Amino acid sequence: MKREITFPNQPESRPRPTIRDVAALAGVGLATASRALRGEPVVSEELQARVLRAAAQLEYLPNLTASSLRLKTRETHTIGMLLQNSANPFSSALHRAVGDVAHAHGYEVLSGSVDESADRERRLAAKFAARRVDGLVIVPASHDQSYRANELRLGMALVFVDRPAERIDADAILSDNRLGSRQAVLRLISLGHRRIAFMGDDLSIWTAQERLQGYRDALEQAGLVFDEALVRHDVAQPDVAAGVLGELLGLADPATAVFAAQNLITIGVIRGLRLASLQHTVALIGFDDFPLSDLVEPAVTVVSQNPQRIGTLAGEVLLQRLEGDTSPTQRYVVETSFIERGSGEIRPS
Amino acid sequence: MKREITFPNQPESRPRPTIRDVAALAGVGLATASRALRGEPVVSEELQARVLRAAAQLEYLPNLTASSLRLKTRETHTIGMLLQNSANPFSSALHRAVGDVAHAHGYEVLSGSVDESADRERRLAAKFAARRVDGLVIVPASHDQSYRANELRLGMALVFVDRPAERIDADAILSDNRLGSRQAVLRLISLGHRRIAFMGDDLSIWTAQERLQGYRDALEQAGLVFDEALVRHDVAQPDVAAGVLGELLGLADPATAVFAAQNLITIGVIRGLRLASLQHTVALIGFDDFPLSDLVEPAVTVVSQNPQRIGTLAGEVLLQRLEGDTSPTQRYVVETSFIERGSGEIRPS
DNA sequence: TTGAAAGCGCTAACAA
DNA sequence: TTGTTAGCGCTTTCAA
Repeated sequence: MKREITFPNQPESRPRPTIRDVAALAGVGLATASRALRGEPVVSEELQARVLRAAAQLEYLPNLTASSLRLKTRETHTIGMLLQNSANPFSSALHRAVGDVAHAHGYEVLSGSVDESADRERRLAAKFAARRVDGLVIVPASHDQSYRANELRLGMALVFVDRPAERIDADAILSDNRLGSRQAVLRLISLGHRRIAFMGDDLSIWTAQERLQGYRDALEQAGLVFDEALVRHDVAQPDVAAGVLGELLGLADPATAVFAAQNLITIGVIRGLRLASLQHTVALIGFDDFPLSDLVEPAVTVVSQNPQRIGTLAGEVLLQRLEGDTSPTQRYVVETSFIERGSGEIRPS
Repeated sequence: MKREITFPNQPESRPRPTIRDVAALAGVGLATASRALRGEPVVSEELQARVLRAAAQLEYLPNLTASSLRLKTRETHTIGMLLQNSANPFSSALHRAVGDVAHAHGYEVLSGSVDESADRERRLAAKFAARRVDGLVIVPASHDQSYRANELRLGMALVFVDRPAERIDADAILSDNRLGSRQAVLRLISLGHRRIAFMGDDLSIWTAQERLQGYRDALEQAGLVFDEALVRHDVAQPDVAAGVLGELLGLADPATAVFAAQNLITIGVIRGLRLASLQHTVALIGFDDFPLSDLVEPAVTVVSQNPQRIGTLAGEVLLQRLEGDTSPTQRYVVETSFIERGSGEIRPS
């Protein structure tokens, strides 16, 4: 490996050049330098050139914190993003998409993980507000965001993602959890399944409720009875899912199919079915796709969400609000798609 | 769904309360309010209480951009993070780990994706510098970071991750790419393989070079000749990998094992082997683990990196620098681990 | 221990 | 078109 070290690491004490230094070197007034640097059309070509040359020579970098402080609108061109867990693929796709939209509009994005804790959510939102972010994209963990009402009233735009705002009026971008789930369960029913297990996330999470509702919708539509014994919540820990699966398959009248209402649960179920060598016997449909779902045996049938689309939409809606759109808030619903790969097409034995 | 809308979306024109308002309401001077809010020990208990009460009553939120502007050190308590692609699991694990360390120390993190473009890297770095981030964690795409020498000299701390700094002196946190690769290939050799293909990323990427070097080390150590025909670069597009795999298996003296030097390549190879029904015939070891690698058939043997550890270390090193550590820069090497799952233990037929 | 005043780097109002 | 001046919200002298 090359080892040519060209620049020393020692911090130099020379202060950064300011716009005053640029103005002085260019031999113009402070305001002219500012206008020239921002490309305001009023300033003459000659002075503009002189200012830019001086700035380049000094390696001048404008101080955006100072600028935003003085700006009429006081905007920072920064947005905040509150994620549940930035290491999870759904979140990171969201983050990437929002970031791309933001950068394209000259905004930067601060982000943090909240891990389903309403308390961390509130604290992080306050920190972002203290940094005067112009807007917030938030996957809410709490069930009452009215604590943020004050920030909202004071001009911080809010867009909710994946889960709706509660007790506050704001835009939201959501998947069609209920419809996607209903369709998946109807598919299982059409194959002859009558004992379909539902394994879901903690019911305090809005999407978990919606997906359960979709499951119930399907049963009702097909005239099947809802059996509590087939329904289990809060099994998103991979090891928990496998254990619970065992119980569901061990019932007197056991499940012949499983609807796993979250991707970590789906993965837990796959592991459990493998262990029992039942992966070709028990049908499985998962909500939310995941990488390599097509490479396991059998490949996994899923209701696929579109985090990329959701994130892009969230970014666009937020930026429209920041650019002054004051139309009534809206709820955008992004369709899911049903991807048949094999595990969901197994008939009851 | 509940629809109780409690707070209107209309932005209110009332300006945010400032520290002056707090001081006035508490009946103290501006400086006293500032000291009280920051918990400086000099201020009397009574005044402190009065100030805090006033702040609470006004729902006062300090303006951190204004504060950092005036601060002696001018620090923003913000760090920037330059990732290649924040939607990739390695990057997002890194991001999460750095974020956790930063938050624990009262810092926020700005981040952006650079997609292996040196130009985007330079532009984003400049934007972060303009926001006066205190430090930067960077997965470099470029091969010359001396353009940032000026920022560095002016006090912005830099920590490189996954790939070393070039033409500039800075801390770096790296995986032991070379050793991990050597061990993997030696393992294949020990099973009797003599024709081992190397499929790697673009050679302009430092890690790709290192992993190739590890492959060569292993051959040399075992006294095998290096055959150019078995080595292919820049196959990180999933569909490309499958095609290239076909060529390698179609040689007059074909490969009996594949070392896939990046996780997207590994996945492409798995797809290709599947298609040709050779997944139980041709051995495969991948560099970098990925979710569900244990659930495909056969389960995939990998050299596993530790992005969580790397990210945590990067955050800690950066924060130490920010807290004044001026010791010589260092290169930290994080061990890889070898995880045997089946695909790498196939003997040549 | 407190407060008045200066000033961080910038943009906006005002004057020339 | 340009320059001078005020002041964004805060922290830090400096003097009381």
